[in-house]
Amino acid sequence: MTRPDFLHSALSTFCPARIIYNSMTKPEPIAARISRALAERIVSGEIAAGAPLRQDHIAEEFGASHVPVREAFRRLEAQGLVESQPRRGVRVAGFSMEEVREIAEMRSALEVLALRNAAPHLTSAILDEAEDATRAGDRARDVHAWEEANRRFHRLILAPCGMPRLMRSIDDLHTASARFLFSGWRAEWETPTDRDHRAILTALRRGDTEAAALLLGRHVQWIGQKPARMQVTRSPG
Amino acid sequence: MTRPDFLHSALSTFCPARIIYNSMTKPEPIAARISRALAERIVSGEIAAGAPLRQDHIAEEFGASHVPVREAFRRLEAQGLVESQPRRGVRVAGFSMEEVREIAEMRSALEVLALRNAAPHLTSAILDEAEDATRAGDRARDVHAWEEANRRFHRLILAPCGMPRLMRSIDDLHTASARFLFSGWRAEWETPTDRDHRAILTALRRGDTEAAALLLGRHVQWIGQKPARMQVTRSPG
DNA sequence: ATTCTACAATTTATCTATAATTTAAAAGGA
DNA sequence: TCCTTTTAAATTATAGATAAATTGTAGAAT
Repeated sequence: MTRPDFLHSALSTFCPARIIYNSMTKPEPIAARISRALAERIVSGEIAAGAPLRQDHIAEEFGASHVPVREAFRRLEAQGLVESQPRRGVRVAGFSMEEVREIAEMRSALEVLALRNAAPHLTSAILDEAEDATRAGDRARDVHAWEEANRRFHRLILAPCGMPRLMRSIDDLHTASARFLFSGWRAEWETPTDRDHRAILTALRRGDTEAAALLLGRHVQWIGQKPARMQVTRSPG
Repeated sequence: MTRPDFLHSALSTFCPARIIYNSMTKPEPIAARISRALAERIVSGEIAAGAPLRQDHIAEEFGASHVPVREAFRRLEAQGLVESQPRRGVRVAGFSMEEVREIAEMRSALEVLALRNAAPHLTSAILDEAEDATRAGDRARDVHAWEEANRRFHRLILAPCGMPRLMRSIDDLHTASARFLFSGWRAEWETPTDRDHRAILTALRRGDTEAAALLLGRHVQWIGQKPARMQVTRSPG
């Protein structure tokens, strides 16, 4: 697998996978790329809540025109990550404690529904993979890694429900949750060994869907509360 | 609505007049108008499932350019009313029986959650208005009128939950439900006197939130099933 | 001095025109 | 008839221009 030398720097800095991906399979529209990039920045806290997003600046930054930027804005608006006021532009959506609780309760309701429908289609292979994800979460050394593992766990046991619209909603809620998670925990991070995940898995293994659903429902709501407490009690400054 | 010329500068600069100006002639972006108009057509069945939506045609029809049309597409996509394939345009989303069941179950889960949070804030005035809506539904002579009354009922008893994101999701699901309702019933329409609504209201009046939530959950899922049976057993042609 | 007004700068929202890319369709050859 | 090539059409995107609205600022009036 030899590569011409003059390509090396470009390939290592500009993500070779995308070049290959673009030329071989399907080209991702610029609007989608912009919306994903902005979503990542908002979730990670790189752009603060309430900050205005100015279309021309973003267009220039991505080397695009304002048209795909506006499309990206509409998508982010639907995801609840930005708020748009006619003629006044879009700002990063703020999130209060109420909103966090709201998101946690929605997740609880929808994930329980998804799990009830997924349970009949869960295989032991899937459950093993979910246990892997749990272990990965326990090993995680920062919030980002933990969030990724956590989302993988939830996705694994819920996706077999075969309800695409539901899964899309849950995904959006996970994104919103992650935003709160990152904002609350910031630097100090101690891995919480995830007993809930393990309890859910054992319930699923013995075929007790109702118990698993109950545990999942409480688990998700607890996630919504824990960062809240930490944000309140964290050291000032 | 003609305005004296000499008021023009004052209207555009002075504050109180501007509020009147804004509230009278809404400066609704064209993109929003297009997306609402298209949503209405899709829900009413005027545009069939699977039909392609070509941006230039729509732009021409609304006397607009393709830019706001594309923005409208993104919003409709997020609502689940259209599906977009890169470089191949958007088509009206199809809906199978599975999807209808999915929407009904999501509505059931989310509306129960909303009701539990709304219950403490429900006043007898609100419940009276909800009963009005139920009566309006019983008097309805076509699906459209019934759907409007039904949606008003649900909105009335759920909106006091004070969870805007949840309400937005429920609203989108109502829209999707309505689409199915209109497609199933078409011409023949006999008003079903809504016992469920009345049972929910009496439960709420005596403060039994749990009973009301249980009834609402079943009610919503039943709505999802009834048109399904009708669609199967309706006369061919 | 504070408030109001007039003016300028910024930004959104939109249109027109055009180029590039890609899918869909039509035409032609084995 | 089936496969390949060409052609047409549609989407995706750019660029520049314009109108309208918000915001910021500086001067004027009370």
